[in-house]
Amino acid sequence: MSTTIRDVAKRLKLSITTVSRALDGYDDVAESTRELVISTAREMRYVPNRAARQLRRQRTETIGYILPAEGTGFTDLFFSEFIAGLSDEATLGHYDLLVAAAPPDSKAEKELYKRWVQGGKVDGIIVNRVRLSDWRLHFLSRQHVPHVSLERSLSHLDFVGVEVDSLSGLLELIAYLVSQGHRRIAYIGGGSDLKIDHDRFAGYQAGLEAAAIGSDPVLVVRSNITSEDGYRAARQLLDLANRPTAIVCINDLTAIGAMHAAHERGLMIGRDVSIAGFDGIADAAHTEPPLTTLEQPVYTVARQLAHMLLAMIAGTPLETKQVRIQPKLLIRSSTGRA
Amino acid sequence: MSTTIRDVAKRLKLSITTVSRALDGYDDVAESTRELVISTAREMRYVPNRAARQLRRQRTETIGYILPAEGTGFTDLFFSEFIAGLSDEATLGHYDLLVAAAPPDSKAEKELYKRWVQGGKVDGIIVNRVRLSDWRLHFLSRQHVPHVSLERSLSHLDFVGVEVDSLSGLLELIAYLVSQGHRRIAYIGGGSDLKIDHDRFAGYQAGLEAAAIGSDPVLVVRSNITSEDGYRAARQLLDLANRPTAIVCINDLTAIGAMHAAHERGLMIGRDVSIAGFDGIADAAHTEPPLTTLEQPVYTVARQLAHMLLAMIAGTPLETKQVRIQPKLLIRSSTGRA
DNA sequence: TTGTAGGCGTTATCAA
DNA sequence: TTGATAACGCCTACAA
Repeated sequence: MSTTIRDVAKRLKLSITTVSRALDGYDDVAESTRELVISTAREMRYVPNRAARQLRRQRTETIGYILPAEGTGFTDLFFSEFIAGLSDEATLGHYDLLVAAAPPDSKAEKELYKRWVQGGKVDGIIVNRVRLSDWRLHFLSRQHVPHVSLERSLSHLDFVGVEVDSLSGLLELIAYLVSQGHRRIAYIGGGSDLKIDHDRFAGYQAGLEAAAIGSDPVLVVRSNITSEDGYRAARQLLDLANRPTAIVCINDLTAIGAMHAAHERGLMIGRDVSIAGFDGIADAAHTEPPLTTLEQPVYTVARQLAHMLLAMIAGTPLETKQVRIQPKLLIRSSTGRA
Repeated sequence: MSTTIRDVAKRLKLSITTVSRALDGYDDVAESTRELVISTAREMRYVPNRAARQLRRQRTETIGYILPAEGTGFTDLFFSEFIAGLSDEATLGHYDLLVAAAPPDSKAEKELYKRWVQGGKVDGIIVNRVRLSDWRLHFLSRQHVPHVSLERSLSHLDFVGVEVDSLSGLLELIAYLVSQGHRRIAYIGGGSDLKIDHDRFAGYQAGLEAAAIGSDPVLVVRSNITSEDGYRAARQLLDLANRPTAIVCINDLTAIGAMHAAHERGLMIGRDVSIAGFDGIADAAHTEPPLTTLEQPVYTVARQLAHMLLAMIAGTPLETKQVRIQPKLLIRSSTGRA
């Protein structure tokens, strides 16, 4: 092992108490000894042992995040941005971030939550891809584990976190498409138990309704949230006898797949068919043509979430428990007149 | 806190010793007591406290990975897949994965390594985006911290990990482009201190040499490894009086940006200009046109790395310390005849 | 202003 | 086969 507080104390002929308090910035330590302690500690490369400190303080200084992923082929710029944000904010607060991957609602997911929470491996947890009825949130509430979530579930009352207003975002997007003359607008979504699907689909429907367009179930396709699935769903839509003139996708990844399908059919995107996404990942600016999307500031949101979580853990009262963010409609050339 | 081993022992009127050993599967415990202990523990929802176990065992059951990223906009699909692989393998071995983000070669990066290693926060570390002369590897060696890396640095002798043969991959790619009649081939790279840049650039040069094509420094551009930078670099290349007919990019992300620049110039990719990437991320199959790339099995590599690391930590001798992987050339329509 | 001592929850040594 | 007991390294109430 490395140097312990004992080694430092011994070297200085001080008690470990004094060393500990000098380092932790208590004010009942003589300025001269403090300086001596600090410089010696640095010189000896002393770093407190985390396990010991955790055991004593009953705090882990670690927060956890579980990626909703299964095996290979799972990639989304959203998540790497999200993790970067969480981790940066955690580091700022001298916290660490524990990450794992588990398929949504799987046994593995349950096991992880149990291990982390009951084993005291984390002080708090960040949840995203919330489901309409989400046992994770109830579990965390019941166990009194601090947690924040991106999106709220319907049944979860004491929600703390960030909510992106998908509904009004989609409302705006649909209104824009309608203004461009579109009447046959399709929707490619994810599992209908997902909160984001629920909200975005509701926005889609509300948008159609506002424009007095009847909804056609044939134009709604649901699958997993990957570019591969977007590709397949779009093929299906574009093969319809009466095919849509616009396709709205649950996120950018799906939209990228959908664009591929349109290209394959020889359609000119933005003229023959309009396609839009959601997220505003970096790639979306560089697709051909650049993708119209509803941008949400993923990195900032992640930092905000981590910040709120750390405050909860520290017991600091939060200014705002529920932050609401409006996605920003970025109109690029993947959408145009019908 | 949750139930402790004490609670279980008290309930059963056994000593904590017996409970501990029954649960850990020692064979000097009566079969009947073991069963009793296990069932009671489960019933009481007992999960061992990690901090205590760590302190006693001097092992954290945690491995660490630090993302080479700075703030927003610096992420890559590569990473989410990589993290998923690491985490899956870790979970399999009852390990957890600690993740942080830090700009390469920054003070923050050093701080993190120090905290994790000296504070005993992790048992081992996975390193990627290796630099030619990489203090991280030396630091870890010197501190006797088990570690594996994707790519090896030039100066690091006791390398354990996975190496993707970028050089021969690029050699193959260039040969293919040459066979298509290309003579003016450009290279968009990353920082020249990066091992992957070093290897891929060497492969690029060797490829040119093999075809007896003189290298033109104007055709080599280096920047950060993002789609935004790829976009900018490609603009610069395409504005040359004597512009390249093919552009080889250090990775897919960069290539996606480069394609955007080509589209913007009204060039038909695959005919007017050929573009190729490296990585084989999911999106690359769905670009317009689909991207020719050198595919490496990121998820599998990540699992392999984690597996090797866990073996090192456990002290199990490794069958192979250095795995070499050939990237696979996927020829798609973003490249064609000159 | 500094030091003594007890305990956080486990595991491991040794004795019964 | 089981049980006392001593660490692991740190923090902190209390005493000096």
